[in-house]
Amino acid sequence: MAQKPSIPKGTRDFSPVEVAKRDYIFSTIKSVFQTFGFQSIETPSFENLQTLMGKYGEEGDRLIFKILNSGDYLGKADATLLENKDSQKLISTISEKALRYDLTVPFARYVVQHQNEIEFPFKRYQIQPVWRADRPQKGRFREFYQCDADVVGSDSLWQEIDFIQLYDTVFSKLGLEGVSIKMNNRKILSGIAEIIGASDKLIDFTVALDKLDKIGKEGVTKEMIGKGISEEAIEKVAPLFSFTGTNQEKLNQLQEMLATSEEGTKGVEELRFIIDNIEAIGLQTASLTLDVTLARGLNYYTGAIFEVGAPEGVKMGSIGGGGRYDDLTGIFGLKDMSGVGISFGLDRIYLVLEELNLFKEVAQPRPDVLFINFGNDEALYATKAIAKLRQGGIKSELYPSAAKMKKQMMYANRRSIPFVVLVGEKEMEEDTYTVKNMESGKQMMYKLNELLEVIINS
RNA sequence: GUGAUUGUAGUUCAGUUGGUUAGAACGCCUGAUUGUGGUUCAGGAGGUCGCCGGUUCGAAUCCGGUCUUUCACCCCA
Repeated sequence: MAQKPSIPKGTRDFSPVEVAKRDYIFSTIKSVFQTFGFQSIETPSFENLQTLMGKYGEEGDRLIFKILNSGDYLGKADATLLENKDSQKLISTISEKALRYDLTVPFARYVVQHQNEIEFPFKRYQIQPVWRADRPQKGRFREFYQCDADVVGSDSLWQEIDFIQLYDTVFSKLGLEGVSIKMNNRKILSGIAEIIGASDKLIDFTVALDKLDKIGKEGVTKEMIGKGISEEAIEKVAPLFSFTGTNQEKLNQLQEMLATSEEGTKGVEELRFIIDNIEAIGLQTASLTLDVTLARGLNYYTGAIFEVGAPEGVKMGSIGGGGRYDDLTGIFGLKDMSGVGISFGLDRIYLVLEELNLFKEVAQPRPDVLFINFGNDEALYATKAIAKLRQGGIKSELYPSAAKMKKQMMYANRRSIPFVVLVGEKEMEEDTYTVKNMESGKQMMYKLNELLEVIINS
């Protein structure tokens, strides 16, 4: 045999059963998106490199899959850079396209490009794969699907409230109870940094704070000091390290702490508006928690920040995230277009549902009936019946060749086909069908209309 | 990008201090059974021991590189 084929690191094949389960998640999310008034768009799997570069920070740039130019790309490359083996700078001369890294930036590009055809506020959802040149690990792949919903052209906080309900609805429908929707606000993080006089170190500060539950108070302190934040400043925000109580209690504490920061106070007000209203509306199965250590997507989020954690006890990174970005389209030349959006990590949701055994109701991808093939005359007779069954919505098929009975039965058995229909000379003469129930092993003769009924009622 | 870890039949795994022809279970194929699957029985096929190189009389076994798996860091869905 030739060398065994394989697929690239961090990619996967999906079997029919896996695809059925993924479809179930996709269609659940899709139907909720539509219920909430979103419409679907799609964008190319690859964009101009310039569209993507610089939008995700230095780390993000490194993780973007670049596509080599066609033709003699080295011949056209900058000779000096090539000579010096300067990969970083060489990239822009040998690659001008890249696989999309997420759905948000392509969406921003889309909005700017189609601004004159779009009715604002524009609510779109998008379910497509994205690629990251990351090292794979648990729940982390180099090709995976994102399911995004965003609204641009409205700075109303009711959008945030809508998205929290959307998260709650999707996870409730999937039977995934107890997910925690964590929320923070970029303005609060800015306010805290301002209070401690570390506004210039906002990103370092928040990235360190974000690790609190992972490396603890001491670890965070150490990392902050390492980034050049003074101990005195860290002391000022020490209460954040042991921040407890209800959302309302946390809001009150934050309000006090940030009283002298205009931006921080604005952040508290925004959060309070959202939390108050969600409390008044109520959620089905999810919980909404104010988490001041939450710091994601700081490269473009300006207001609310969301992250969805799997139910307690499931070891899995976030299964969704999102936030508000006041100026995402600004980078493409369209100012004053506030947007807010959320994303579902399909592949991780799949793993969580699998771990919690919540896939029971997904229909197996198999036919309901197999007709045994005894030869061309019988096959013709069977095919006529199959056409009728299919018109009745019954998934049915004929075994394609007159193979040995045992082989045909075995095929039905392995594919878990519940019914087998046998039509030989005898049945053809009597205009009947012998139906075998593969589970019980019992078989009976029926007329065509009875056959349909028996299978439908099974 | 950093640090670990994994790789032997289709699958899950054995394989002694380096030593003849690399094993098992399950799966697969054929038959017992020419119109009846799951159970049973009998027989059979299937391996460049991830790949490349090195050490050795001799390598699945030791060493180096590389790819791959899994995990942690970074970052993130």
